[in-house]
Amino acid sequence: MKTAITPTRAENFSEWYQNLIVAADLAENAPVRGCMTIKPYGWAIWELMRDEMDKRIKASGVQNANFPLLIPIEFFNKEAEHVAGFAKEAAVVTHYRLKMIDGKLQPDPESKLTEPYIIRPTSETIIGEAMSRWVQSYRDLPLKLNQWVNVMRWEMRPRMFLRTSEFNWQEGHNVFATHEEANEDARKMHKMYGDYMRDVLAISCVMGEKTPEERFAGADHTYTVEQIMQDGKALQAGTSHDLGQHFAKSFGIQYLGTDGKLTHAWTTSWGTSTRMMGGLIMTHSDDDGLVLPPAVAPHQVVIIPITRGDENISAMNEYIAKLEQELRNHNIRVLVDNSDMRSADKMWKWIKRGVPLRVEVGAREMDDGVVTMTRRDLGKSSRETVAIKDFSETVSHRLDSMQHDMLAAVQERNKKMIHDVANLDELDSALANGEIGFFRIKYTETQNERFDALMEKYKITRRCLDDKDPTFVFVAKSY
RNA sequence: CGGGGCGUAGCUCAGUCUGGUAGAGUACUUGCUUUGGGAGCAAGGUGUCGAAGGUUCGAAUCCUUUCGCCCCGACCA
Repeated sequence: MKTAITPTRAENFSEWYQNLIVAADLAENAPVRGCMTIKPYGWAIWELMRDEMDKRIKASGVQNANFPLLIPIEFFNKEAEHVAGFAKEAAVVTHYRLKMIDGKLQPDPESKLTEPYIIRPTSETIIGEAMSRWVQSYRDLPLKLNQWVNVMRWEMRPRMFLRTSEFNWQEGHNVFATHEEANEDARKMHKMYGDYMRDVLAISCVMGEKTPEERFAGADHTYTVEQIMQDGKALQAGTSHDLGQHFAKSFGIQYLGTDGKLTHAWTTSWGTSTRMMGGLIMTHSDDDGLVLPPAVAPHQVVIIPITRGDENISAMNEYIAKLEQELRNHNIRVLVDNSDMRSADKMWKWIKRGVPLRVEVGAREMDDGVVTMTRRDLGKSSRETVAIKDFSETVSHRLDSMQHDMLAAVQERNKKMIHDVANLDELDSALANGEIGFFRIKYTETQNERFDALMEKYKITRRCLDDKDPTFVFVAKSY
């Protein structure tokens, strides 16, 4: 059978992924190294993801703000571990003016900045500086801020959505009076991310704390949401950090307590990015293209008129317009594809773009007062005839079921992707046999040189400790 | 930054070894016939051959320099 995307997942997973992004019209490589242009359809998905996340962030008492893109180099220098973590991938702004020299436009040597700026790879430092002024009294705490911005990390090996030099994200930064509150907050946002992935993206994740080896630069504790892709590799989709007093001390974030003493505060930071879209794609899609959970589908329903040129077009338009309006009235995102294309081409177009429900309306349907409807996740076998009197109700049901079934399918697959191993012998032989997925093993089993050798040999890493029993660690290959 | 590869039509690439003045497929436009899971025929437009310099009567092709990109590592949301 012919598939819309070649190669298939089985043939070459990463090439399938790249080609799907192009076929679904989500994004393309930009003429800037390591950067991508997110196209309107891809951005529409991101906006839905973002809006839902933003709602949840605000519901947890966080306010949005916006800090500068450029960070003075000395800010960066204040937190030693942080510098070590990001110095290797910083884009630096050194001049403020261009000049035509020898017929070529280039930075004017005269305009060299005495203090260069770094394009933010993350904003702990510049937000820390502001917090040091905004936090004076225990009454100013907790202070909870978030921003939706783009950041830049000069990545060595970019891949669309998964790792681009510039990416869009939200970064939350909270300050508390006590360590207990800060740690609780980091865990709370961690849980919020897990709930979001499950309820909105229909992805169940492996949740847990990063081991010290994998922790964020400058954090005491890092909590991560790890997704399992169809090829068994891990994707870190959201992290939440308990930063202890590292940044509070580096930036002088102090408050005067009820006891009259000046005390350093405790901070957290937490983020999710457009990488989630990569996870969404690699989790749900198939060899015919994208499959979107209804919650983040720009068009939940596409209505395709089937015309042969001999039917009454205006009657059909009227028939379809009613259906369209009915769905709109029920807040269902619907698109009528009246474009001048052959109907078979339209169908493939929307299959590739992952529209949850395709509705076909032709002369046959009009005569019978019905529509033909097909679910994207189940394909042709789910094709059904729906009477128009039950239309919006059936559509709502199918969308709900699809959202639910997609999650169930991922949960089912994840079960098969997570393997318990008792020791390094078992881990070694499982990997040698080409088993893919996550391996759950006692953390103490990994504290030795033999495990280091296995990491090297199979390109695996510790993903996180198991939230349900932190003496166990999940090990996997990752993106 | 190490190891490999590639820059030629919107896209994918052939042509380079052996120098002779630009090709294919696809996409696009138009027309006719088609149309319920990717249609067929016909006609049509498309290039500073990555850039600069050199050799030559003549360079996509040979030489030198340079820029950029992709893949595999090290790094990461």
